[in-house]
Amino acid sequence: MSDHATKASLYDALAESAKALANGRRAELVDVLAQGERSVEELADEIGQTVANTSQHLQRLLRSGLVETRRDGTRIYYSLSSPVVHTLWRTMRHTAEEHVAGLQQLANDYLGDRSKLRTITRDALRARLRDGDVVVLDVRPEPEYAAGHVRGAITIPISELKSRLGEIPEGAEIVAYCRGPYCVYADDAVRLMTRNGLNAARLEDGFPEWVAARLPIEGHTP
Amino acid sequence: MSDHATKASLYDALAESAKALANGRRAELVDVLAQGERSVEELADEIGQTVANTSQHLQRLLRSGLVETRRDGTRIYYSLSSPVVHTLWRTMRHTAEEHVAGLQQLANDYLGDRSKLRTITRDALRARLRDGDVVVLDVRPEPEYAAGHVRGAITIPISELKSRLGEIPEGAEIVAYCRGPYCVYADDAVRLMTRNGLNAARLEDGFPEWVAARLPIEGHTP
DNA sequence: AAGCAATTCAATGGTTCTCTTGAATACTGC
DNA sequence: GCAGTATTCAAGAGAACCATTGAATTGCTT
Repeated sequence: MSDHATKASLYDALAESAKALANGRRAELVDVLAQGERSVEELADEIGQTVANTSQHLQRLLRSGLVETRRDGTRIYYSLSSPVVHTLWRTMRHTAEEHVAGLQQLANDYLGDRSKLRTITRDALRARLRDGDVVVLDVRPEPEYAAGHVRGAITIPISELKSRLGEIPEGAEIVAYCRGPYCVYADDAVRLMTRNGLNAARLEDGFPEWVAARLPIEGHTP
Repeated sequence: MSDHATKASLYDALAESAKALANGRRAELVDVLAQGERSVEELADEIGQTVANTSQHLQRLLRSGLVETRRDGTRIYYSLSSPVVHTLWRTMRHTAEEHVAGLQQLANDYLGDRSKLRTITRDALRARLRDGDVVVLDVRPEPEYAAGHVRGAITIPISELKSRLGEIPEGAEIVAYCRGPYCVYADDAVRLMTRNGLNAARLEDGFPEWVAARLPIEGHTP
């Protein structure tokens, strides 16, 4: 048997999962899909691409087995095939953070200055939750909250936060979270709340990482 | 600021680590480098490519920050930048095993029939080591053994095993290991030893996974 | 300084990716 | 069945990727 060729084919296949994620747009797609299933049009909107292009990226992910589809009437909903896919995305991200030159600068460019935002870790939030003197605020779009959220969290999508500030219980500290460490919703929320005299902090990462850490959640169907 | 463009750049950079591994030859390189540093020529040999081509792949990995170099005289030694890189490779592999269609078939094609080889897990081996009635056999090339090995293991490279079978202590069970789950050295070793009436099994994966699991080792400089 | 070995560079051609555009398909509701 | 919506398909242009080849560079040895 031609050993080199069969070995090459095997390693090509092992690299297939990396190829699937070796594109910024597909990385964005996985990041959004980690919040729950989405239709093609919604995804195209999220990543700022045409529907046709988004469809092609999704089919690339589908061929690699990283996502699945479900048809509902005229719409097709895509979702991650398993938590393993999100783990791969987190590991990729972590590796890039450690080793890819210039990443920090690009993150700053997109996220803006985070130095004035108070940040709280998952573990710290968990400890505060046991004491019960904290309000956890999910600022993602409502469907994502409905698909699953941190146990005890309330929902006010970032788009409505300004007009619904009054709903937030006073006195307690507020911890806002959103999709993940590269999502700006919670940043915006904390800035808005701080300007309005509330005591607000940002969870260091988002709901999918909370799930991955097996911390308590509600309404999640894995 | 053009939000879409900066977000796209950020996610492109996050995908950079996946791009670096999105090639079967580079995956093979990382797999070998997980055993310890290597010169360009040795690596070219391992992956069955020309030196020029191997050099280009290595420089791709270098630009992504996943590997480092060290010069010694006229040779340049490449090594993984950190354990994070090996974690990424393991996660990629795991994702492919779970989701990439046809991988199992390709693995069978390369590895041959493993159904008749007895396999033992890391945890099982660890338990046996505590009892002390097992011989652990490292069948990788000697320099890899020297760079680090399972605590208490003896070294007989697969290329010399046939002529050195006599050195293996009799009576005890033998567990052979090599580079990882897709390395055939331990398979060959177990087949050879079994044919010669020895009681041999294969560790389910290799030395880098043993290190990643923080199990006891010797001679390793991380 | 000259010869040698290890590595990198540069140029080439074939392949694969990525985005765009416009048409085709699949399903719903009337 | 027909119009309308969501998605996919198909074709094409430009860029990036990958293996090959031959030359250039770097550092050691004599």
